[in-house]
Amino acid sequence: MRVHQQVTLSLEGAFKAADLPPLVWHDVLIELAHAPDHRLRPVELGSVLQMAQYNLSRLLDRMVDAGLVVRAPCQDKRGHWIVLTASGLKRQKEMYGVYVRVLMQDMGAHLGEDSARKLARQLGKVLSQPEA
Amino acid sequence: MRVHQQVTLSLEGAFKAADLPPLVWHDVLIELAHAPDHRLRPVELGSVLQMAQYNLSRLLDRMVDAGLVVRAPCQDKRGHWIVLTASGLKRQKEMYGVYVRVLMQDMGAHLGEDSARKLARQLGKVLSQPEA
DNA sequence: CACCTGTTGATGCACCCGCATCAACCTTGT
DNA sequence: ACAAGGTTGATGCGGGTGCATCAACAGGTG
Repeated sequence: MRVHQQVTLSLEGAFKAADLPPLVWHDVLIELAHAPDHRLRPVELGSVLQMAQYNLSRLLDRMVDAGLVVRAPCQDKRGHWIVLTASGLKRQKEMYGVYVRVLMQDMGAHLGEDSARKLARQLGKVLSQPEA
Repeated sequence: MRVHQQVTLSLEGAFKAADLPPLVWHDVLIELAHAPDHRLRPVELGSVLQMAQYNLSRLLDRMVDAGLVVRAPCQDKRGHWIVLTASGLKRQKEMYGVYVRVLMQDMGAHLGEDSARKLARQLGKVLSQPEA
């Protein structure tokens, strides 16, 4: 928990310093960037990110306002597609750069290549929903 | 991060189900329980818990309202002592029980004794502020 | 078709967090 | 003693989170 807090604070600080949105925005953006046609349903995002539905709904509102994603109609008329825009993809790459840099500094500097791999494997054993 | 979220959600859920306050309350309570005379200055709590000052201030307000701690005057008249009450200590023990039970279920079930120890050691290497 | 159930997503409300700021007090130097 | 600077803690305000609830739609059954 302490490690998580430390890394999280460092990441959020770096994003803020670079005038970028918070970490959750990156989680959403990267999922969309990896999705076919750069689009996903809110419910899919929610299940992947393990994120509360009402919370995601309002986060997407903000991201639409910021022009990073758009809502588009889809077959199931209850919902819609969340589609990554060009500036959304650009923002995702900016954030990913900061993300990698911070993790390298904060974790990579303290762990060797194989230590990191072992750590990831140990942590993976605890996940109820196996990693992608 | 996924492990942290999973465990955190599980813990908060267990606390809520047992009609207990959130996890941060336990962090404060256990620090007080281990402190000499069951009392600490807010600034000490803040530095141990790596918690923002304004945030801690209001958390303590709520804990005072709940009767788990009291504010008592101290030499340095800028601040005061935060003193654990009897019902605060009782609550801490209740929360600790749930805490241990959940961690055993969520992590202990997936890791052997030595795996857990290795994991803790690897994680410890990343901490900028070495553990107590 | 009409109906019932389950799913998807949005929203009002209360609460919590982050930021900036302030008041009160300690400490140090002169 | 006094002024200047640092430390400790509280608070107004905007924004984010959790809970409960609701509207809209899908899918299956009589």
